[in-house]
Amino acid sequence: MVTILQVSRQAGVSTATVSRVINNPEVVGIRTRERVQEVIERLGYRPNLVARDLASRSSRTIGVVINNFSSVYYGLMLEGVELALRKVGYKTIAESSQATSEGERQAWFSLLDRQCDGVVVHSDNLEDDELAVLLDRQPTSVLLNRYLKSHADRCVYLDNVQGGRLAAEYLISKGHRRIATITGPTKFYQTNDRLKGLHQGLAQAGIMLDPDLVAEGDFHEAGGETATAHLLDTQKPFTALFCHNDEMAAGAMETCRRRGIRVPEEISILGFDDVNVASHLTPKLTTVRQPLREIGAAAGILAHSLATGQAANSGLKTVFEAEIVERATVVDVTP
Amino acid sequence: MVTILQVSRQAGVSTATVSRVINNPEVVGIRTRERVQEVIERLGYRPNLVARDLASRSSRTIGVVINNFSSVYYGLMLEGVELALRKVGYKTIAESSQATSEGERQAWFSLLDRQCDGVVVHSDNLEDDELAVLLDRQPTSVLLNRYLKSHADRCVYLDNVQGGRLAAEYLISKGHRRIATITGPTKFYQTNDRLKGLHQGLAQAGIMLDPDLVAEGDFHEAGGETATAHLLDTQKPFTALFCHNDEMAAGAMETCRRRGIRVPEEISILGFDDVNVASHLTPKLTTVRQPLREIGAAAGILAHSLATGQAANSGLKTVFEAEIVERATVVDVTP
DNA sequence: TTCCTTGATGTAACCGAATACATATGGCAG
DNA sequence: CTGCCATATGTATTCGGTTACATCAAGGAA
Repeated sequence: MVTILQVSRQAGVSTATVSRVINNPEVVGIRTRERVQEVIERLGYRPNLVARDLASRSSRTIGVVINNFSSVYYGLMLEGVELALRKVGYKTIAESSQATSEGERQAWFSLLDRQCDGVVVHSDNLEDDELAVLLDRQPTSVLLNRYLKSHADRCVYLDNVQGGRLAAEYLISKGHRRIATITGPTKFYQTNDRLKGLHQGLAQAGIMLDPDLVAEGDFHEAGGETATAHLLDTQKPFTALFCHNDEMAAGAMETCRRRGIRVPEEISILGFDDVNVASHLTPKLTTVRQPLREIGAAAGILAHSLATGQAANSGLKTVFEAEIVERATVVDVTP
Repeated sequence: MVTILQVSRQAGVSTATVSRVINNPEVVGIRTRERVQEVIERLGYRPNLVARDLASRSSRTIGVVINNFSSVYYGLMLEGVELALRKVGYKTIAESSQATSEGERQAWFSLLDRQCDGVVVHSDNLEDDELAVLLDRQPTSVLLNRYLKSHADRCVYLDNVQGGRLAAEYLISKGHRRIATITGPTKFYQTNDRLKGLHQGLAQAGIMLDPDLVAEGDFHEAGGETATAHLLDTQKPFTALFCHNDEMAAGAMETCRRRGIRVPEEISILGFDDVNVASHLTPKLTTVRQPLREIGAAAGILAHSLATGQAANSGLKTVFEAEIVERATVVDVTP
């Protein structure tokens, strides 16, 4: 491997000068600069980032902790972070947590051990208290799609209450009155927020959510299937089913199909997220879209500005709104 | 940040000893070892990986270059690499190439600059020649899902010829004789291999592939739609359509739906890959499954053993076979 | 001419660890 | 009691860069 020392010798200058032509070209005399650049080129020299990071105490990279790499939900957010940071000359490095609290902790620390200038953490499993402590200790870490009231300025997230309300308003506008819902696990704050928004939206129209029409799912297709079966088995009638994510909506549709219930003729189904499965289902799923790429990008930029100590978050948008993507699974039932 | 020096002072030993209790505990006396460990614990010391990597000239991490993070195809392979390496105590760091040759080059080098011990590269866009040169220079880099005959032992991939043949044999076994296909871009060797396999399989049954029934797609849904429209417009009859990936199959189904052609009653459709869209389509897509996680895992392990100079690839499986996943889009048309 | 300023470059310390080599200690054989 | 060896620990260098500070030459003002 060719090092800065070899370049400096070939060019007849000190290593400091070589370092300067790389990082601060304008302070080097034009003649030497060109000579050094020529040598760099000729030798194919590439700075060793490990050494650079150590010496400069900065890695110009932001770490990202996500559950896993194989689901589009996380993939989109990660992509958002990476593309945004690339534009400001920063790198991204991601680690998966396998959706466990221990995994989240380890990934986070491991990223810090690597001297990431900041880290974007998606955590479903750590408690608020622990997150608060960690955020206090790590002033350049930010939370992705999670809201912590004690550290609101360090969170970038979707307004889930608004999302839930939007779902309610939309279904009501289509004439639905008897609405069922399949939530995520109740330990997730998203679940509670979406539910809260749903209640709010229904209340505006003077509708109460029947507790028997609320089923808990697991954010996976299988959970959607069984929860739907459960709802159907209560024998309480409903015309619309709001699922807290698209995968569970897919499960719901599957259960309906098995039982010979036509969607959307007999039951309208509304999803959440708008990941690719939504548009592949038949009929195509109407859903509440979450701008995942944008959320990721904002989180990346926030971490970056904290790391570089830039003008405090200069009006960066950190809370995002959901929007309805109309496809084919919700119909108007107004008499 | 607490450094090894502070730990050593607190424990009244040299930094060398602290380093030993971390990396080579057994050579340290039991009394000092425990004392040092206690201090490490108390101070919450964590070794700076950047410094460690520099000093040890090894990062215990393998880099991965993939097109992007938002598609399941790459996500699964990446996940395979990461989980496999985790088991052997190695870390994974991924970079996206945005599917351009320049991006692939940059990501690859960037990973090398970070002192990755090895790198797993998925490249669609670099030429064979350049790849060969790079592989020669980087003895611990391996190719993911690409085959380079000059460096066969550095490639981990699906046998696409077998996959194509399997598709043919399966369709033939279901009584199909007039078969159409939508390929990926012809510049990809996968396309040519799958096509070659398809020809072979058909030839075995004495069937010739009609050139008019071969359309080029782009591996995306939109390309599948237009290619299907094109095939239909030729007016040449066919009973089965083999798409080179699931997304194009989704597009094909969409076009059929629009034109009122029933799948599978009028046309059977066979996909390739078996990513999640396959099971969400209606009817569910019968497809040729590619074991993406396993392929990723094998590539990670191969890079790892090259990096650690382990017993040359000790019988590691590097070429994988495709298999049929029967769902609902292919029917038997035997008279 | 002299002194000062400015710009270009070099010197050397430092980042935080790993490790080859040197040294000290203790036990045991003779 | 010596001498030798094994074990435990310390010393000092090194990894490949960055950067504060020193140095030097040239140009301009007085």
